[in-house]
Amino acid sequence: MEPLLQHAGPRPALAERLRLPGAVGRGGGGEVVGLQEQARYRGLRHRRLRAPLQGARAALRRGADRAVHPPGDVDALGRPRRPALFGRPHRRGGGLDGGHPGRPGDRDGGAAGGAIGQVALEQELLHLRRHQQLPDLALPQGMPSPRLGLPRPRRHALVRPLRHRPLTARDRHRGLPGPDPQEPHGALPAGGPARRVAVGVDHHALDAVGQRVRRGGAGADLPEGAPGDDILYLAKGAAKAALKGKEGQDWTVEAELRGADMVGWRYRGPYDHLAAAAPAVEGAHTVIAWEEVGEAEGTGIVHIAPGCGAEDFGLSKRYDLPVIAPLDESGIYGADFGWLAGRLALDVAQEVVDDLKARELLYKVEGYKHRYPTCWRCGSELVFRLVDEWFISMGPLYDLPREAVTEAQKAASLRYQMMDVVDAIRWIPGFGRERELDWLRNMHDWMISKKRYWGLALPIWVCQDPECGWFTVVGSKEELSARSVAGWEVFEGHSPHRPYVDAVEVLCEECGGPARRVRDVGNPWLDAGIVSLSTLPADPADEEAFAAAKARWFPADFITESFPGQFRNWFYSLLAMSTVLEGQAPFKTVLGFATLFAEDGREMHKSWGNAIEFNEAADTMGADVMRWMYLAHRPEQNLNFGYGPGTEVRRRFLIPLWNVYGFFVQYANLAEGWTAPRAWDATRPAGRAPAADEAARELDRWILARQEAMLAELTERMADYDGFKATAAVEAFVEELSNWYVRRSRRRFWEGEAAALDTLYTVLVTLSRALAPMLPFSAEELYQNLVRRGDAGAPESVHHCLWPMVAAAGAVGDGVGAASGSDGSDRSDAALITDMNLVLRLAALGREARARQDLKLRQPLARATVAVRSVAEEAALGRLGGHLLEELNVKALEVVRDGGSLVTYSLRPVLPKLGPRFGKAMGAVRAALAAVDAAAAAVTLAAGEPLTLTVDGEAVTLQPEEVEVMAAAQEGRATAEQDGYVVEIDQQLTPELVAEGLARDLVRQIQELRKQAGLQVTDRIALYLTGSPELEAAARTWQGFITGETLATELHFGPAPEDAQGRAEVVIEGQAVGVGVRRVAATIWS
RNA sequence: GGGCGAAUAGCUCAGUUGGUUAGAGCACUCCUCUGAUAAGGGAGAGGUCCCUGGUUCGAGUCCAGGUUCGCCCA
Repeated sequence: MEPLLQHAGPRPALAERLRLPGAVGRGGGGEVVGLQEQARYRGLRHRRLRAPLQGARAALRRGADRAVHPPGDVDALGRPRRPALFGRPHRRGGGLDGGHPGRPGDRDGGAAGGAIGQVALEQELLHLRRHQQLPDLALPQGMPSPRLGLPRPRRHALVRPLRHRPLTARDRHRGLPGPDPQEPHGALPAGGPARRVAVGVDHHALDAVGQRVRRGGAGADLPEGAPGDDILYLAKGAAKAALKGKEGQDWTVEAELRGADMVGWRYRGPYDHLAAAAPAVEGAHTVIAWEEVGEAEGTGIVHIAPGCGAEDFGLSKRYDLPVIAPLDESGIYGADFGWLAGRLALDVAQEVVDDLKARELLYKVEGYKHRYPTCWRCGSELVFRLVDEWFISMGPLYDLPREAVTEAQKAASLRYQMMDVVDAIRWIPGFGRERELDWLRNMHDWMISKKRYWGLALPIWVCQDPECGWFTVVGSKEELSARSVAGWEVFEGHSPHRPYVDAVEVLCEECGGPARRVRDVGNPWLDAGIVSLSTLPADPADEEAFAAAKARWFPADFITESFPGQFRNWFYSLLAMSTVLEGQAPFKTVLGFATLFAEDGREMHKSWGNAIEFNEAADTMGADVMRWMYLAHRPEQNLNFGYGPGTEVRRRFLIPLWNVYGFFVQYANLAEGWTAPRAWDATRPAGRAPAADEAARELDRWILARQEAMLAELTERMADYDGFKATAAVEAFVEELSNWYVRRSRRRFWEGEAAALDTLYTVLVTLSRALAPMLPFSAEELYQNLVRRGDAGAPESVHHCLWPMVAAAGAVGDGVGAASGSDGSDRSDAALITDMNLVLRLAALGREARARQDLKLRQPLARATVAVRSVAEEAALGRLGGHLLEELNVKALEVVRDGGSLVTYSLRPVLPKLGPRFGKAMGAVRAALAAVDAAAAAVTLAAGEPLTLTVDGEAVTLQPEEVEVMAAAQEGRATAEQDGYVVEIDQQLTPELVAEGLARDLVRQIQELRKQAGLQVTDRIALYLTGSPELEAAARTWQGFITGETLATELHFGPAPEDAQGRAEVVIEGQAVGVGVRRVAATIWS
């Protein structure tokens, strides 16, 4: 075993014993010493995919629908498709939680974009060239497109209102009116022509009336087909707003017809001549009814473009409409779009308008304000585009309360299985559970594919014959090897990523043709979601070892992540994977935070100037400060992060802690002969010296007991993942350590008392062990200096030490043995804490009492009278009253049980009791109660007897529990009262007390001067005083006290000499005093 | 458009089954303590409890309607 004390040999020079800690919070930088390395400290997060979704294979499906434009390696113009950059999850973000695959608001994962079946409409990031100032869209092969290869956006799209350019156009009537074909006229959707395959009619018009309007006015006699001879169809309610001119003058209503009558009409489209329009021309230009169309704006008749919008696409499913997808991934029109081919969609709006105008198909153009997604980064508009994606089916949502869902239904629906898993998890804060359940109710199928180049290669192989459509999911490299029919040699030796894995072909089991891997990579949340299994320390192929690892490490006890966004991202993917693969929760507890905002309470945005990058924050405020700020925060509330709150944390907690530490080091280095007890090992008692007097012994015992109580609370709160209460417990303890233990013990440290040094040393070392998980760098700094510097046998780091368990209480607490005068049991510790709390409380009251009458604390007074509430408290003051005496600077303490003579009483009705009893008479009762003699009533009620009042001429009896007796400090007396405790300070001054007060004022001024003069704490001085005869007399009377306190070896009444280090004119009690100090010796320690 | 939540001091937030004079921390002013302390202690100033109406002896709290903001979904 290690020797108990390491410092048995000759002592090193004082200055080498302990390194003085750097000051905290001084100067502009305000850095916490030793914390600069923290920026590089990051939590590790493993999100490797090791088990590729074998169990989920059954759930993976491919829609029956054909992709209109299956993504290939060549785009619509025959150009090679460009791989996108930065698909990897770990490269994204920045910001405060660095290394983090998702950002708040990230709309990745889940069923983004209103996915339906295999074909989905996804908002692609198509930036307008005019916003990007790019010379040309065509880029060399293999280069990432700057527009599509952006790092993943923090927000996929910000939806905000945009003033949209000409969007509403109407076709001029072409052809003769009649049942078939017909040409209704309506709004042309944004984004360009040749996509419209059907026309939706205002649903309300089915029951109301549509109109057939002839332009040209009443009696206009225009030849058919001539400009102006238009027949327009539009909803009745939309006519006035949509039509130009006045009714009867510029247009007339020729007929009204029900919308239902129009359903089924056929019409011709304005771009039917384009090759791409062929599927629509062949019978699809049909009028359908749709609930979503209203007559509040536009014409009440709209074109449907299933290839260009989620809702339109939904209609195409309902009515079996062909889907025309005009744009490639760069937003460029395809080759079969005539003059539009090769053009960027958002560049052509005006030209389309011009084209329609030139062909006399346009009736009117109007501005149209609507909400439209825009790029999160540059603000440019996004367009919708049809893409091919892969989904995992999440199962049906039943129109039933959850508890009514049957087992069979549950077995058929992954979402309900996941809900059960959610219930098995502890969510902190609790609203997380509701959010996740809400998401599970609302989610669509999980879109797992991603149009990127780098990333997890989806292990899906598809038959190359589009008519066949067979596909398979490969479960492992071994399986792929066994099934490959070509390309294995290209892949062999590489990780399963593009491009090598794409070379491998497998055999289609339907038609015998080749099947190739889909070009898509996996959604990054696939990687993130498998973490609970992929990090198990075993190879999944070794079933036995894997099962053993799983039994031990799965599910995880705890995960933590900022809440926003994660319900549909990380939490969701973890839950989905674990539910499918294991049928249980992947973690037992999840702790999240509401939302992280900037200090000003707004979202962090670089462009707003209120964003703080993680490394910058860690460098500037220190990672320990950041940790404490997060820990001390209530997770259900938004956290406003910034340097202001960081400074507050530092001032509130870290600076006082560091100052206690610095105080200890300073006096430990001055204390010749003192050796540190072994305090890091709670299993072995620290051999601490007992204090000489009882008050000091009690104080030492108290702070150790107080720390044990704190540790018990802290341990409990940490186990409960409650950082808010855990940090509160520590903060309260450090405050009492600093403002009571150290404050009350200053003189003992000054005198180098071993008991005090032992005690504070033990407290600090124990504290560093307790703080290690929360303030890893500060705790280590304390530990290295306090422990490792002198004890090579101690663990190398505080992070190797055991948690200071409460079980060690006896070992730490009984160090003073019999000297404590107690049996050291928990009960007496608890009693001591209670007693000291009383002293703390009375000290606060006493200070308040002095302040009430402007009695400076430095002025000694004869007596304090203290009223307490019990015999036990009276006894406690018998033991601990000395602290109160010194703290309140009084000569004597008088303890009484009844504070009645010290206060003024008043009576308050207990309304919750009297209110129901008297009802409307309550007002009169209150008035009557206010009129009675409160002091007399207090005596009556204190005796347990009822009080009788006269209310409106009638006698009313109030029971003691119906009236509350209030006590307040009396005017003109130095009294303070709280909860029945009273402290009164005797204001009587005597010449002796005044002289002593002057002496203390002098000491204070001299000490201040010593500091200002830059003298060392231990420097001895010659003291020079000038002042009134009264002051000189006081100084003579208290000469020993003054010189002792200020380390003066000489006291001269006269002006200070020229070589004095410090000279000052000060005012003490209205009298001018000259003070001078001159150093005469560098140390008093010999 | 639908759902959920919030609105109280300059800021961040408490406020119990309805109860008297609505609190805390920070910031601000003054005072005080201190050879550890940018800490501590005391006092002060600061309020249309979002608005309107209702229930009640009594509403920050309960009810109805509205306003604004946030989150989620569409």
